This record gives sequence, structure tokens and C-alpha cells, in this order.
Amino acid sequence: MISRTPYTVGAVAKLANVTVRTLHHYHEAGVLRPTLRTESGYRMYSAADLERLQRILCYRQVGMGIAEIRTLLDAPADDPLAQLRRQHRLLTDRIEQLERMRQAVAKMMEARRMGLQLDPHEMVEVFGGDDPTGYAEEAERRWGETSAWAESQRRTAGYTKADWQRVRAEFDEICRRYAALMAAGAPAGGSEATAVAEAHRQHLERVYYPCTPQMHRGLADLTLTDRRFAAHYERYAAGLAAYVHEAIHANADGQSDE
Amino acid sequence: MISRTPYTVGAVAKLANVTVRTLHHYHEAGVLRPTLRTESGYRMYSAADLERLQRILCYRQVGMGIAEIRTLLDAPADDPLAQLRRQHRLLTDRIEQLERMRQAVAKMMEARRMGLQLDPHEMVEVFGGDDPTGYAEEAERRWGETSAWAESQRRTAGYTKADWQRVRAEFDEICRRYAALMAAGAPAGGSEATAVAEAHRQHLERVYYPCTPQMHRGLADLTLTDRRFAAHYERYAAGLAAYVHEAIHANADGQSDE
DNA sequence: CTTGACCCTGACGCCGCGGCAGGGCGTAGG
DNA sequence: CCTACGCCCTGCCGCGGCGTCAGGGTCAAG
Repeated sequence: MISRTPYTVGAVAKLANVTVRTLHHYHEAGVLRPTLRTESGYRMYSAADLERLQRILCYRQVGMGIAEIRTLLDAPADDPLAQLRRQHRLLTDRIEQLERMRQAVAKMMEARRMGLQLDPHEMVEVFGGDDPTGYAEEAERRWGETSAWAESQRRTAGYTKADWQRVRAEFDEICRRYAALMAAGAPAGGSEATAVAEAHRQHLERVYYPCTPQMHRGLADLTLTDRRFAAHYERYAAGLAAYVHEAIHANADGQSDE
Repeated sequence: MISRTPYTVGAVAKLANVTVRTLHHYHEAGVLRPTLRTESGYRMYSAADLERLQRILCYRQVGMGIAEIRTLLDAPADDPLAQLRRQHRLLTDRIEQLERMRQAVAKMMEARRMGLQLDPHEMVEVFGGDDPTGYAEEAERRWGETSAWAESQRRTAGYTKADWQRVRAEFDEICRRYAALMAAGAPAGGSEATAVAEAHRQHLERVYYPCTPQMHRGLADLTLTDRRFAAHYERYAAGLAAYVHEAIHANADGQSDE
């Protein structure tokens, strides 16, 4: 059951696991102002506000300051998809950084084990995160230079209704190919099904964003964990969601085995 | 070339990519006091100080406060290996959390794509990191209850010289098995070699710390990227480092395929 | 109509530094 | 030997991001 009545500060605080004070602070800072205010002055947060809060929390987790976040969120030319991509990008960067640190720790453990002496230089250099230049610009630039991203960026920006219709049709085609294979009894892990899965992945990559096999795997998992995603495929045929899930996984496994 | 003369603040600052002010602050806070002070009052940091700084930076990256860090670092019963394990554990936790966030973002992108409406609740709940209870205790408790960890913990604590000698011998045995296989021309990806790799992994797990196939893979990579680790294996036979590397990877791949 | 849970607006405080001022080192070059 | 330039020192102020009261209104249940 999904509540449509706006949320009070306390409710939001509990949901997002932040304190009421923090929400007050965000209000003062102008980064998250509730759309509604009751007559008695109570803050009432709408669903859109929660979406915004989600973004704020995400950006904060990767170490941004409030001011920076505000400018990002208030950039009017930024469509929601771009925002999501940015979030994804920033999270990925941060994860990679922590991964490097973890790897360094593992190295140190191993060095101890084998009685080696690592010089302090290499031990410390990995742990100095926080690049000075603003995250957003930096990240944008890094990707602005890769051809694939620029392509995708410009394309989706300039998509017409007709284009989107074509995209829809393309995706529909993929779904029907999945369904046809399943109906024909082709195994989800077989070469035919994985070929469709790969086409599916490349479709996403062309139209929306760089989508690694791992990401694709993640999307596939959604069809099992969330009924609404499943429903989309189940409209083509009963059991198709599971079939698609398996095919995508098989394809991703195949890619990573090389 | 590795400098053995102590480092000045500026040098340390450059190495660790922090400001001089930060080091001063750490000094004031008592969390990192240089072992030496020249007659004229200059701070001189030793290699040990840099090690300590590495820990500090690591703990900070996972969101700890300075005071908490200090108590952790000054706990006298904490041997260096335990510290490293803790660091590894905390980093892993943080990475997993960010990974969940990334997954949530992917979900939202996919939802947009398919025109679904996610309710705000599930969007926001993942992004509220920072558990209130102290990290250290919490993490320790989580692992304190798993039998394997407790075992390992108690065992290594009570190891005698003889025990360590046995460990050394065990590892030596593994290295010789690797070398024998390579000499016999057995493929590094073959079942014999991967069996040794698995024995290797289990050895690490028994003696030192929980070592997933992925971690093992990371350790294997060290033998290629760092000559000193390579040298350890190369003493048994020329080219053994690469052989071990491949065997471990093959074994890890085999495990994750299941 | 009371009571307890929840909301409001200040205001002060803490932590983790950034940044500057005012003043000693230290070493290389003229 | 003196100078000049870079690095070091010790205060000290300030700011961002909240935590934490205090003092007072609001609202739904009983």
C-alpha cells in the first residue's frame, strides 16, 4: 500500500534515516524546501520532495557539499535521467576508490604474511581521496570525452517523438523475440536466448547509457525481486520474466568468462 | 629508491594528499603525533607515523570521528593484523552499502524506462547510511558471532612459535606443489592446479582470515603487479608467480560459476 | 479538556578542518 | 657572510553540517 498523503518531517526523517534537524537544516540551506506548509506552519513533504531528498542523500554520500548539491539540483536543463546517470557515475567512482583502498589493505596483509617491508609511500598514497576540482564538472568532462557517451547524450537529447516510438518498437521486438524463443522451448541459457540478451544489452547501450554486462545482470535481477518489472515481461507471456532473467545472466556469465 | 630519513609535514602532506593544516590538527587532537621533533620544533614523521596515518585516513573514509579513531588506534591489545582486518571489514561494509545505492539508482533508471512509478519509500530508504552505534563495536560483534572468525581469532592469538613454523611449512608445501605441477607441465587452469589453489585459499582462511575467492584473486594479482611478491614464488621456480596467478584465477572463476 | 506525541523557531555548541598573520629555520647563491 | 626564498612554527578566526536544548504551539485519542 502506498500512501499518497504528504509526509510530515518526522515521517520523512524515519524513512530516510536522518534527523528532523537535518531536514530543517536542508530547508534553511534552501536545498530541500517542502512543497507545502500547513496553516500552522508544519512542513509537508510531497513525493517529489522525497525524490529530491534521495538525490541529496546520494550526492552527500559521495562527499559533496550542500551548496554544490543545490546548484546541481537546481540546474534547470538537467532532465531526471541525466541526474540518475550522474548519481550512478559518482557512486561508481567512489566505489572504485574504496575498492582500491581495500586492495591496498589486502596487499598490506599479504606483505605482513610474507614478511615483506612495504615502503610507506605506496601505503599512504591510495588513501588520499577527495579530488579538489568539483565532482560534477570533473565527472562530466571525463565522460564528455568518450565518444560513446557523447553520442548517447546528444542523441537522447534530440530524440523526437518518432524516435522514441522507434525505441519502443525496438524494445518490443526484443521482448517478442524472447517470448518466441521461450514458446519454442529454446533453453534460456542457450546461444539463441543469450544472443537476444546481448541484443537487449546493446539496445540499452545505444539508446540510454553505457550498460556493462554486470549492470545488465542487475537489471535482470529486478524482474525477479520486483513484481512491477516482472509484470512488464509477463504481459508478453507467462513466465517470461524468469526466462529473460536467466538469459541475461547466461549472457553476462559468458562475457565475463572470456 | 626509498628514503629512510623522516618526513617533514609538507612531505607527508604531499604524499598522503592532505593539507599541512590537517596534520597539525591531527597532532592537536592527539591522533597522530610525530615521533620526532627537531630542536627548532619541526615535526618529523617516521615510517611508523605514516603507517598510523594510513589507518587514520582509512577510518576517516568510512566516516569515523577523530576521537573514535584515536581510541581504536590506541587500543594496546590490538595487533597490526587485527587492525588491517578491521580496515578491510569496514571498507567492505561501506562498499556494499554504496553498491546497494548504485543498484537502487539503476532500478530507478529502469523504472523510468518502462514508465513505472516507484513509491518514494523504497527510493529513499537505501540512502540513509550511517548506523548510529559505533562502527567498531558493531562490526566486531557481527563477526564475533560467526564461528569461523572466532576460531581464527583465538587461534592466531594463541599461536606458539612451533605453530607458526607449522604454518610456514604448510605454505611451503603448497608452493612446492604448485612448482611440481608446473614442472610436470600441468596446465595452470587444469583441475590439479586449481585444486592446489583451493587448498591455498583454505589455508589462508584457516590460518589468517576469511578469504573469499575474490580476495584470493586480488592477492594473486599482487604477484604480477609487485615484484616483491613475485620474488617469493620465483624462488621456488622461474615463472611460478605467473603460474600461481593463473591457477588462482581459474579456481576463483570456477567457484563463481556455480 | 487533558495528555502525550509531534511540530515550530531560535540559539548555542561541537567537530573537522581552511586560511591567514606574525614570526623563526635553513640553505643556496651572490 | 649576508640575503633571499621556501618551508616550518604557533595562534586565532571562521565556516559547513549538523546535534542539542529551550520555550512554546498543534493535533488526535481518550
